[in-house]
Amino acid sequence: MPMTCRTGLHDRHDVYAAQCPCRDVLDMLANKWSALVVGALEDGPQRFGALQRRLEGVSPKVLTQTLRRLEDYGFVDRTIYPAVPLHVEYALTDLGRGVAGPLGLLRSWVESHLDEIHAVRG
Amino acid sequence: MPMTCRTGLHDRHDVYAAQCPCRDVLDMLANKWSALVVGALEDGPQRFGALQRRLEGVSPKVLTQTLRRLEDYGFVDRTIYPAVPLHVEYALTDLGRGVAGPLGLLRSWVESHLDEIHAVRG
DNA sequence: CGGTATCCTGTGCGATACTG
DNA sequence: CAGTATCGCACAGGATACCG
Repeated sequence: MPMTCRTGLHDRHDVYAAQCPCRDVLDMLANKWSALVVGALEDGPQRFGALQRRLEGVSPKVLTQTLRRLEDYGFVDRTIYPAVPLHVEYALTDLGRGVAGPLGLLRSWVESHLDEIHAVRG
Repeated sequence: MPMTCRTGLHDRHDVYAAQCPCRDVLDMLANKWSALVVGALEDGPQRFGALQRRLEGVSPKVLTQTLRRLEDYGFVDRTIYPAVPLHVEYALTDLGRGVAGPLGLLRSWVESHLDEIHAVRG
């Protein structure tokens, strides 16, 4: 169980350290759709189609990629209900609910400061 | 001055709307280095070389790209002090200090939950 | 010191068509 | 319904060398 990022120099993790696994996590979240998917799932478990409609413009391929990645890192759970037609639900894990906080703050900061940003850019 | 994202349906912006400029801002922040640069500049104005050392593993080209993009969106100011050798400083704008909050929370959430994430992934 | 220039690779992302 | 298959482009990102 890794406790440090750079062979005993730190007790805690450091995203600024090249070798710290933190980087992978941050990189994983740093893409066009992850923050939006996590935010959408805060409303409760969602089906693939619902997510696709919510995240306007996302293609099925990319949505699948994003969900799989979030699943790999333990942020999202995928549950299959055997039925016809097929029923699959995506839900946040505890970890997912945890990261949803910071991500939500970021999303709402952007929304509430867009006019200001727009003004600066001309 | 744009107040809505989708022709009058909302009074505020919505990152889930495909056409909302919010998306651009979120996308701009969603890359490998932006959050790290903003965080590094929270300590005060920094020179190019200092940033490069702080962000372990970043190449000069990519650091320049990241800084220019942040400058374009009004998060970072670039100041040249005419001297030999050349002296250039990067600093957060008010907007930059604003977004530094949410970004910092995200960084520290990742750092403090890495062990948990690592445990889930096996 | 603070970058540019150049080249290269990977892959994120998108569109579309198709399938169990 | 919930994806997969395939194709293609654009660009992020990295390595290295060089310049004012």
